Amino acid sequence: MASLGKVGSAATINDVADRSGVSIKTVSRVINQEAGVHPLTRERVLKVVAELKYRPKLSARSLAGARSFLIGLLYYDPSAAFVGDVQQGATLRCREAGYHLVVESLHNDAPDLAQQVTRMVSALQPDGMILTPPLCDNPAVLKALRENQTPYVLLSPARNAKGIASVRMDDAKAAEEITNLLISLGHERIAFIKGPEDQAASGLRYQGFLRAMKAHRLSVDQEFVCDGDFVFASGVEAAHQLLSRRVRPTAVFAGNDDMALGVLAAAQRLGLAVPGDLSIAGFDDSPAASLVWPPLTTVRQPKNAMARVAVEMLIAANRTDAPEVAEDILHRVLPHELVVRDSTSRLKEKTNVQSKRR
Amino acid sequence: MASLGKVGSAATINDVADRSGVSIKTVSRVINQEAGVHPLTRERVLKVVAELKYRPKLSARSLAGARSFLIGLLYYDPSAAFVGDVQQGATLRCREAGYHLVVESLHNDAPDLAQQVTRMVSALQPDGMILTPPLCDNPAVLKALRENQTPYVLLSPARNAKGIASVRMDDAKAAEEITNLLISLGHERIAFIKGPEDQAASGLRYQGFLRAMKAHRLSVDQEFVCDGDFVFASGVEAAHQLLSRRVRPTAVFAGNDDMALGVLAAAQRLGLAVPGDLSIAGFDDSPAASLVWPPLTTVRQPKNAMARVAVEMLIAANRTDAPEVAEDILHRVLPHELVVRDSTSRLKEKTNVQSKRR
DNA sequence: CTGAAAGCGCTTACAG
DNA sequence: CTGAAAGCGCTTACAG
Repeated sequence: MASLGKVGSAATINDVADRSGVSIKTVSRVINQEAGVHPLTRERVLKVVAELKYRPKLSARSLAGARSFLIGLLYYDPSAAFVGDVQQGATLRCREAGYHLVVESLHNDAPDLAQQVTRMVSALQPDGMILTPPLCDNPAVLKALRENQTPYVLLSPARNAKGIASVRMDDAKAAEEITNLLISLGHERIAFIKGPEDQAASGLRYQGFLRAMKAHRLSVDQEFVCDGDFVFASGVEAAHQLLSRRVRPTAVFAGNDDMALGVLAAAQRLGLAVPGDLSIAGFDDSPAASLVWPPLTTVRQPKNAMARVAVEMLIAANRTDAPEVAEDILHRVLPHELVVRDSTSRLKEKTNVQSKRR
Repeated sequence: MASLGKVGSAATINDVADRSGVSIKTVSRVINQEAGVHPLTRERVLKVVAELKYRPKLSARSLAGARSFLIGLLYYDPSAAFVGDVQQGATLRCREAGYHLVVESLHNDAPDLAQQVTRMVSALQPDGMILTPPLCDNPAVLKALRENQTPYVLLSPARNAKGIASVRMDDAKAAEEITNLLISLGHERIAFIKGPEDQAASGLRYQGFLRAMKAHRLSVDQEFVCDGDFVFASGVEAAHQLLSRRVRPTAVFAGNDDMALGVLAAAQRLGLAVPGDLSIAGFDDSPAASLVWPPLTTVRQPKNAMARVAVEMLIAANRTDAPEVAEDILHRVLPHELVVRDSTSRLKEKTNVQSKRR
């Protein structure tokens, strides 16, 4: 066993160099897949690497070189469902590329937020950071990152800024599609529950809803548009308002799943059959969306893929030969997925009497 | 600005030493809070540290010293809800201690699992690893960690092993308490839905249920004990079985929330009022538990606290002056919390006619 | 295609 | 209470 390297301590680049009869520089070249190493030399080195189970230490590479092989993920916990998938995508892509993901949960309103970010990046020297909402819209965080010269990519930011990389889906288009689905099922009296005004997705989803309604020449009764704040309770409240009207909507499109779940609960308590008496659609495909009956029709964000793309952008930007990236490639929009389940169905004929088509 | 250190590049320990007129060794002592530095010297150094915004780089500390200030968290994604809280606790505790959390999502059945773990720890050289179920029960993972001499703590492992640190809650006791709650509400015909056999929690929760029933001299009809596998659909199925019996249970205790949600959905579809006709209790306090109506009575695991304790154990074990830890301190059991919500209520008098008390 | 030297920014082991 | 020297394990910049 002693021939397999020093017992008890892991092999280093020197051990590999000695054993393969080359310099550490050549071992380094092989490890980093640099061109210009004789195939036979490469082969010999790789063989020894395998024998000695040599793994270069990140700390040494990071200290000596320009890369740390660390990507940071910053998030604010309440959006746990969103972060879970993002993290999954990021961690897998990192592994494929030999990188590692360091996560930090930050409070978006913390007074020392900038300092926390600075502390993290100056200690870790990550090759890049990924920011999720609402941190990706927090000027203090972005400023701290810029000052510490750390590249970053924003996931679903409120708006695209010139020169700042972002990855998102098309919220408006997805909302339009959900609305179109409801319309195609015969619904015309479709209610919408908005999200909080300070979140960009709220407005975009509402716009998509309006666009679809308008395209089909369906009127949007303001009594059918409710304010919500993306939490269960606001869905319940909106449902009570909507369902107490003399003329009820036949379908409700909630700006997110949590509110849609609230509508579902309220409807069922009032004795309405879903989707028989009321179709309900949400947005997000949260875990709970398939943990109720009927399971919710909703939109799945490509969170996993968004994170993978973000990791790729950061790794690419860190290569020494990184080309200047064109502005339009800096802002990626990934395809989403409509998830049609049992909370929506074709409108019953009889309730379709008083058409609002104009 | 030039007086605040080299422009464009961060301050190093040399900059601090120069400016405070001491050696880098003394700066190191101050940074590491070692004893035996003159108070005035310490003060002077700290002042310069603040002026220069000096932050020691992890890579250099890690390469030179015995610590990396990195803690790893290994998880298998399907348990996302569990992991979210764990990660939250771990990341916060890490920050307090100047550590950072590196996460990796592993597939429990991956053929190269051990290699993945080895790759991670040999590259990162983390000061410790935290494992969540089911990875904490995976021999291949534990073996890889041992071989790489990386300390680890298991979160809620199936069983305690001598000399291996673990943090958990008392599943059996919590299940007993939930059962006692139902009994105290007048229920006697209480059904239980088990989890999958290969998960330790399943058995423990069932034992707790049995213990409470026995203590109150209530018979456990085997027709009221269903098999499940911790997913929604199995709750639905169990509910259909239970509710099709001539004598129905008045309360159902599901081994976890997802199954309880299934029971809730099934009961409501059958036109039963919850909790009026049927009380339902779950286990886990998953996010969805409060996103339905009625919200679920359940048990909250101290996941956040468990993770904090795990981080503390790892940091403590890494100190050079770390004492030998006694076996009983190696296995920590943290207090849980009963979350009583609206899915459980007092038994209606009339249905209580045929008492099963013996 | 390959290598010798220097150095990244810290801690360790030792000396005083 | 403080410091000079060596070294951690790599990459960089350069030379051949």
